[in-house]
Amino acid sequence: MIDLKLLQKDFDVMSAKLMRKGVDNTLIEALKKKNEELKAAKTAYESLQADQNAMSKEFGQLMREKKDVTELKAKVDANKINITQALETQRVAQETLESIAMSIPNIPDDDVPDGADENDNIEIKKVLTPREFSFTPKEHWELAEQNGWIDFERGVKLATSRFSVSFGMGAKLERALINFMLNFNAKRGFEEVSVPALVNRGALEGTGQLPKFEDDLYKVEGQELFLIPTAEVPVTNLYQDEILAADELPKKMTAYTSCFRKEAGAAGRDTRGMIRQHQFHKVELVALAKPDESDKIFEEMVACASDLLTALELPHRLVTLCTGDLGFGAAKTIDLEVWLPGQATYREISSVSNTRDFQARRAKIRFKDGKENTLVHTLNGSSLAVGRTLVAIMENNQQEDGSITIPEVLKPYLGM
RNA sequence: GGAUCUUUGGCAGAGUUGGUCGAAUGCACCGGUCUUGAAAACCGGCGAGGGUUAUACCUCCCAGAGUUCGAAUCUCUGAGGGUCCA
Repeated sequence: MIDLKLLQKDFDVMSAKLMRKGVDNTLIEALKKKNEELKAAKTAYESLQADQNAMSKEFGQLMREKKDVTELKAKVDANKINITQALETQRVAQETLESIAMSIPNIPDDDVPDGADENDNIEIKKVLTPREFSFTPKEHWELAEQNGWIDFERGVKLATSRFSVSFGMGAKLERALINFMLNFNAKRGFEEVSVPALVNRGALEGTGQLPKFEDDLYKVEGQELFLIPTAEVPVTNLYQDEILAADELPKKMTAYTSCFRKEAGAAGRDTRGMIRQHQFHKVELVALAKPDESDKIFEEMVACASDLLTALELPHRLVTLCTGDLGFGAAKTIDLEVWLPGQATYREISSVSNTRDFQARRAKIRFKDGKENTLVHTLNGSSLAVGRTLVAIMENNQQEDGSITIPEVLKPYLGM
């Protein structure tokens, strides 16, 4: 959630920043107005309540002295009607304000480029040069089927479209990649955690998936539980509603989980292969940091993901997302895109974001900053999407006969 | 699934005939005195959110609803934990 106090104080600056992200100005105006209304309603209610409390105290006094209370009771009763009304006004104002505020995205950092969509993202740099093929490289689904690594039909048989099954070396490679990534991240100071794949509404509100993006989440019938769309949700919310000691920060964590997404808005996109699945494996990085160190941690996380790709000998590039392509909670995001020879294009394989205090404000994650309690900054990034990494290995390491060479760093994990 | 007990500040733990209770006490933590330094001892501070220039003031004792002039304390519902029975 954005900082309403700041909005109130620096309305012009804040609204200009939000408009860069495409937030409608009337919505921002409404938010400011509602915030003022709530303040007024609160003040009114609180002063009535103060009267009530004072009278109650007096009431007790009179009772003890065995004096007559009928007159006071009449006054109190009259006041009560006003309180009930004032409370209702306040409740409505609160609800309206929250429903608007919760649906407003984070403010982009000043150095995030303006832009409408992914075409306006800005490339920062390329790492490793894509290899020259002496033959026409195949797409990964062809290679996957030819090698017997992935079975798309049986995935559909078991569940529905956008599910697949890995066999043999395909399955082993997934496991090897997960272990390799977790170990790699651990060496960079990220502590491994293992978390639930189902979370409640509070957790999803904390990281911003709810209330706005419920359509893309799988919900357990009859329960307020959802399958996680990313490990970012459980890991970030680990410290929900807590006040951390300053010396506990930064908290750097890494977790492997399956992720589940309905892909509601992606009909027709990447229907073939395993680029976009309803269930996929991902190793995630999450960090909680002091505000003044979050930029540094952000760079560390980008470097970690990029170095991981380099270690796997996968050519990739780093891209700064423009305002239009930035996610709901992110103040800044750098995507890592891996080269896919079969498609002859770079495709997203990791996304590292700094949400600043946006999630922390929702999730109430703070730290003791001397005498003050201050919101932490939360950061998250994939390192990496396992399925897409497997795709990249298949396409980049394919030979003319369709066989695939295994990256050196994975061999120890495969008993090779 | 049935019965019963329980849920308080970072932790432990008082507080149930409703009224100076946002809440005793201990530990932890922070500051100070003492000490060459540390420990011990002693003194002081120490829950969160809102509000105010600062006070006042409001809210929060698992969550929600209710009774009452007034609830951490009473009633109901729900959730978590313990014990017993199945």
